[in-house]
Amino acid sequence: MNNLPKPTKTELAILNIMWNISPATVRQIHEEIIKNGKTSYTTTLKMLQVMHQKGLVSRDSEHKAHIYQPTLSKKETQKQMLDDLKNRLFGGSISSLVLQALGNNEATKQSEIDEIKALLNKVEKK
Amino acid sequence: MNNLPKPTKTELAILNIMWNISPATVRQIHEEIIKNGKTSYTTTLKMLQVMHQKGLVSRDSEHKAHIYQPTLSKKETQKQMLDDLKNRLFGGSISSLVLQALGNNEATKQSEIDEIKALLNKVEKK
DNA sequence: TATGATATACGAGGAACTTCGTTAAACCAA
DNA sequence: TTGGTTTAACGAAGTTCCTCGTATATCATA
Repeated sequence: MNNLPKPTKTELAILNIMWNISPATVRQIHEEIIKNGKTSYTTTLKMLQVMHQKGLVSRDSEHKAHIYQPTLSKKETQKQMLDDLKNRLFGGSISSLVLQALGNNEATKQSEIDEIKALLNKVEKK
Repeated sequence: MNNLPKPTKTELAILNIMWNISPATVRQIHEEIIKNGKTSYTTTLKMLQVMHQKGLVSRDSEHKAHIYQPTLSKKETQKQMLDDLKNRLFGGSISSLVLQALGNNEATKQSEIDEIKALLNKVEKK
C-alpha cells in the first residue's frame, strides 16, 4: 500500500498536467498552468517543492533545472481518491457509489455501457 | 442547481450523522460525535454555526436549543461530490470513473452486480 | 429570587494551504 | 571576467479550517 497524503485541490490540478507531460521541469509545468489563469512561476515552484516534500512527486536534481514526475500514476490516484470518497460518503460500498454515479448520469453512451457490462461479466466469472 | 460549497472533511462527518438522526439539536449531534473520538461541545456547536453560515444546514431557532438539519439530502450530496471528483480526476467522464471503481474492487457481490446491470439496462432503453 | 444547568455567541490560536517577493546560485554569451 | 538570464531556496503573509476557552443568555426549581 501507499502512505501518501491525498493531494489537495491545487496539487491535483498540477498532477493532472504532469500525467500528460512528465517528466518535466518546473518551467514546462508552469507553461501549462498559465494557459488557464495567472500564477507566478515561484508559486508553481513552491507547490512542486512542497509536493516533493510530501512525496507526491519525485525529482531528479542532477541538472540545473530539476526534473519532476508524479510518484503515483493517474490510475493509482484515481483508486486512492475513489476509495476515500467511498469510505467517507458511501458507507464503504462501492456498488452504492457506482449506482449513484450511473443513476445520476443520463448521458452515458452505448459504447460505454457495453464496456461496463463487459467488465461486470468479467468480475462475475470469479 | 445548488450553489452550496463542497463540505469539508469534518463537515461531511457531521452531515453523515445528521442524515441519520436529524432534525436534531447540537447536543444530540455531539453525543454521536464523541462516540468515536474526543471533541468539545463548543467545537461541535461552532462547526454547526459555520455550516449554517455556509448554507449547508438550516436551523430552527424558535426553541432554546436550536434544531438543525442538512440542506441537501445524502443523495444530493453524493451526486455533488461524485460530480466534483469526476471533473477533477476523470476528465469529466462518468463511465471512466465507474470502470475504475468496478475494476479496482474485486469483492463485488453478485446481487450488486445484478443491480448495476439492471440499472444499465434501464439507462440503455432511452 | 437566587442558584445551577444548559444553551448560544464570539473570538483567539494553531495548523494546513496557497501565493509571491527577495535573495542567491548556476549558467551562458559577449 | 562580467553582465544578463534562468533557476532554486526561503520565508512571510493571507486564507481557510478546526479547536476550544470565556462570556452571556435562558430556563427550571428550590
